[in-house]
Amino acid sequence: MGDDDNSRGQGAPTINDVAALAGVSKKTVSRFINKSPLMSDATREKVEQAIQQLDYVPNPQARALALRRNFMIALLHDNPNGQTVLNFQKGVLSAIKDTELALAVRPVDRISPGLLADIESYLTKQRPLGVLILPPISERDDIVELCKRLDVAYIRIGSTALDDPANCVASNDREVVHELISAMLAKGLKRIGFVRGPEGFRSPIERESGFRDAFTDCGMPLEESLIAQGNYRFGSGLDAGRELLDRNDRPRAIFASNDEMASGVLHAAHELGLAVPGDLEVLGFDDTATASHVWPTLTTVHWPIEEMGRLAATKLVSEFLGNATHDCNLNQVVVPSHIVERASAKFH
Amino acid sequence: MGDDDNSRGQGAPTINDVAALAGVSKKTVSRFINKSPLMSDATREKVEQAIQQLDYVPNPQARALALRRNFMIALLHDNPNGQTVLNFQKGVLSAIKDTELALAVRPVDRISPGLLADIESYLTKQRPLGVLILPPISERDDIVELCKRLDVAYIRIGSTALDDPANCVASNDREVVHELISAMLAKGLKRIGFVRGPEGFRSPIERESGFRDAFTDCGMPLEESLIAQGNYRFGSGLDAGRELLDRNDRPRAIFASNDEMASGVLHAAHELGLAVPGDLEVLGFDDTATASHVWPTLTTVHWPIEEMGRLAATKLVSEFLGNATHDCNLNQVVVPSHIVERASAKFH
DNA sequence: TTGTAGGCGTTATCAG
DNA sequence: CTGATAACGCCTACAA
Repeated sequence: MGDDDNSRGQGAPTINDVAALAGVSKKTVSRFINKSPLMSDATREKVEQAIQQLDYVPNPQARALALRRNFMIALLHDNPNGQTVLNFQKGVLSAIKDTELALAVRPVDRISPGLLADIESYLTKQRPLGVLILPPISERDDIVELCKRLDVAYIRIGSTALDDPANCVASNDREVVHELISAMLAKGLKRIGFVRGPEGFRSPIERESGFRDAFTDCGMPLEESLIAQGNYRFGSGLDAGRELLDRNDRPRAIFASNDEMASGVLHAAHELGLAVPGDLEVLGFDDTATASHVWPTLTTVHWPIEEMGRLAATKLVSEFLGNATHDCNLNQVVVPSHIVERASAKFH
Repeated sequence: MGDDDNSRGQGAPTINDVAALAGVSKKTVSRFINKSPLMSDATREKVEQAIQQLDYVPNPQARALALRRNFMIALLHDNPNGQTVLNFQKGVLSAIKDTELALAVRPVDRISPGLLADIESYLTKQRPLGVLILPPISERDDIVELCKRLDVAYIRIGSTALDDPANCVASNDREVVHELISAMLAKGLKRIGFVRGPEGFRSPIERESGFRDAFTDCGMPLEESLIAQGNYRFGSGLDAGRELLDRNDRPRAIFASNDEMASGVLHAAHELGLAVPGDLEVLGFDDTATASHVWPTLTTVHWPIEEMGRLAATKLVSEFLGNATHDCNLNQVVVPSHIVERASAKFH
């Protein structure tokens, strides 16, 4: 009665139980678990049956000890934009769903002098299978060197390829901004304001380059006075918007290099009683939840951060994934962005 | 040359190295690690010195195997609102910062028939120290029963106390909504619209109760026709807003039971050319990032989800936290919300 | 108060 | 191809 366990009244079956039932040694079962090619089909069959019969699952803790590696992947980030992190997580989780893998989140402090020590401590203690590094810290070579030294696999995420194809995933910010601005230029708008992202990072540079290239390639002059500095936060977008709009020769369109700043620009427009898109068209970048919640809804670039998460995780732990891996090309680096036309700006 | 390691050229020092250096047995070192009281101060001292000298840190994987418990806490959720999850994570991480603990994220599918099996598989494989359960699945008793059966500690998060004080953290949605609506009523507004949350969950019920109680306690009649059904998503708020506002006797204020729906109501108002707060005042709940990005900025209730995360994590793993624990009362259950007055509605 | 022997469940070594 | 035997690093039981 109540003896619903197999063989022993104990907890889950171990490798020993499987070995006993299959009539082989532990090591042989271990070989099966680790997909060793050095096995006869006959024994492979026996072991497989025993495993199924016992409903055996290898104990991750024990494997972790023996392999000196935990069955988890860590997400390293220092990202002020929560939505981004969250969407990335979604992608990662969708990739490792149905596996024994766990996802751990590790925010770090980019400013702290103890950054490297903190990461080292985390990696040596948790010993993840690998780490996924989000921008902006994905740009730091010292962190990557640390991973190499500690023998922890890594994937760097960025707005441009930051490493060799096996170790990075990138979006094509520059190209898609080029496309976006070119469309506005083609429509006849000549004076387009721009709100820059923070200095010292890659994505703002890429997005700005796309902006500038569009003008160059269209043979249009670019007014430097229509470029305002921002820091990716709402407040900076608001300030930039006020600065660019509170003048007689205000631009007819403003591209902010992320949605949060674009929302700020929208606020500035509303304050000044400007109709969007009638008096002013506003463009953003990221396509976070905010983009479809603001008024008017934001025409923006969909930054495929979730897809990037999925690809990055797949690259990092492809050996743990089943056939799911075959759905995607492990050599792929760039996940293309695309433009989402909503109410705040039109291309026709 | 290059021999910058202590004692052995190997990797990190183990319990054996410490024991050897301190001149005691492994077990004695183990006792020190586990804060056993059965030690003389003299040996305690010796061991501590050896540990410091070697810069020894116990191997979490080995402990996990021996203790059958991983040094991580898992966040279980099925929450459509990303911001909430993210802010909760922040709180948890701030609590376990500077510890050896990791945070793992585990989204589940509330609808799936395999929900329980999925959670069971996750918990038995990962063996976290404990789980933090976010609403709405925190309301499910079967999940909690599962945790008990698997001997996994848990904390349930909710809009009201869902368990005994040691196992839950709650907000006071009902009270704060009561306060919010009472303030509007006191101001002279009599007809206030309401957008409900999805049926079958606790937080929508609490928020609706607060809404109704405010009318009752002020002796005001409540028009049922001013109550619209929503599902916590933007689109449902938009629909509800259109429904409530596209009539001659439209309400002068609308309270949506979360910010996302309130943004939808704002859109409906804009569509109809209504000035907010001139023609219509709008109130939300949550105080997510959206609330301060929409136009006009949303007067809302700050749902202290981050603080709840911090408290929940502290309760769950108080023994691993240093003096940080003393900063907060482990018996606390309710983390009070508070009203944030912004532009979309005024109380004066 | 401390130490010894054995176990946690898996993988690595190396001989057969 | 397969299997004893010894790690992996820590903890529990029991003995001293």
